[in-house]
Amino acid sequence: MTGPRYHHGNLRSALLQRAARTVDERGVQAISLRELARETGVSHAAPRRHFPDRQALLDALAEEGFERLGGDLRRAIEAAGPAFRPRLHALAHAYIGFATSHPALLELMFAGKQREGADGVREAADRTFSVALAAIAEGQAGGELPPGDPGQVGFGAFAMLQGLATMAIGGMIDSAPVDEVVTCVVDQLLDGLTPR
Amino acid sequence: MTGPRYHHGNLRSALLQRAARTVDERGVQAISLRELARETGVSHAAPRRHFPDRQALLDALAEEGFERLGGDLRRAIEAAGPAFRPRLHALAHAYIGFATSHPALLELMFAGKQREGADGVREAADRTFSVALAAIAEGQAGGELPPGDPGQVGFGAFAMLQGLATMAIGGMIDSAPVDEVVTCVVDQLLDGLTPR
DNA sequence: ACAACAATGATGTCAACGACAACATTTTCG
DNA sequence: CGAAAATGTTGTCGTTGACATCATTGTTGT
Repeated sequence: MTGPRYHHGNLRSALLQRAARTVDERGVQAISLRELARETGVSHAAPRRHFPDRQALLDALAEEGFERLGGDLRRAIEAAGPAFRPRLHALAHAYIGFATSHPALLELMFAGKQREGADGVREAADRTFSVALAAIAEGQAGGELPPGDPGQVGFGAFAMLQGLATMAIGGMIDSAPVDEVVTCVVDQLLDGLTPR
Repeated sequence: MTGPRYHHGNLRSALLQRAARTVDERGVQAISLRELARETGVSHAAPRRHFPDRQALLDALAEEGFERLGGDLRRAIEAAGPAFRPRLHALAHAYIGFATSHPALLELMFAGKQREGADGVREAADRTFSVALAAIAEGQAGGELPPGDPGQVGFGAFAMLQGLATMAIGGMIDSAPVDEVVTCVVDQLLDGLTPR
């Protein structure tokens, strides 16, 4: 007979994986430590060994989200070839793609990022954003963007991207062609920013 | 002796007011129907007469938020005089001002807007956004923005605004001068969009 | 005036949850 | 091998949202 099975092996990963699915499917508020424990086949207090409280699990989830997003961005940029404009388009589409695929997770990521004490989340976020900032700096070096603090210049661009993501998630972009709108807006922005 | 006081008078408003304060001070997740009832001096089930469940209260809060935001935007635009550029700057600053003053409420507003079944919230949101769209259309009529679907052109602008708000809330705009960054970014956008 | 009736609040109850303490088993390591 | 650290389990507590039922007050038709 199989009594209680101590030492699950990698309960932490199992919980995170299940939680990530739940967030995507039913939103952050649907995350319950007890339900997670049930679904993973462990006792209701087992998750406590890995996450002191519910918030700790959410933070871990957010951190993982930033890692995945960062990977997506990196891969998209690399796959886009050497020219600047295609690279920026790829960056934008990758970001919007992530946002629309995991809206609840993205919300969780931003929420976690700004709460004090969540150092891991903040660092993961910084690592992710550095990918985008590097792309901006690249454009400046190539003379396709006005020089200056990449942060300063990147702000407008990134703000627009983030805003587009919010609007895409919120269904404010009518019908389907989110991708077209993104392409169009990015071009608009680049045209405006290109030195003349 | 004062027994139970039936018929509070305007319990609904009282609950909403208290809830709005709690959201601003401690975030959406801190909203508890029972605590709200206690603070308002009423039994734990009384709120149920006015809000069938917790979500209904949050929706009402979101709707009220959109009304207030709409008012802020309208007033700011009117106070800015007739010229287009100052009006857009006023719009932007009013929006960012609301966002930084009530970050949790704004998050709640957007969350409610996109959940199906929340018709009231959606309508309130539409009324609010129509204020911004009207400003864009105004710019097009005056030839200061490229013509076309105001939605199309306004998208970039509004997305940027929304993104800036997110970043301001998230503390991504270092130190204080959020207002300066907003001014700068709006000018950048307008320069890029102005027909030449 | 007064008897339905609607509106609104109070009480009581239940299941689920997060948090915590105390205990059990397995793994690791000196 | 044996102590100690890791990791799960069981049991409990206070809080919460939701619901059913009852009590009081306001309103309305006659």
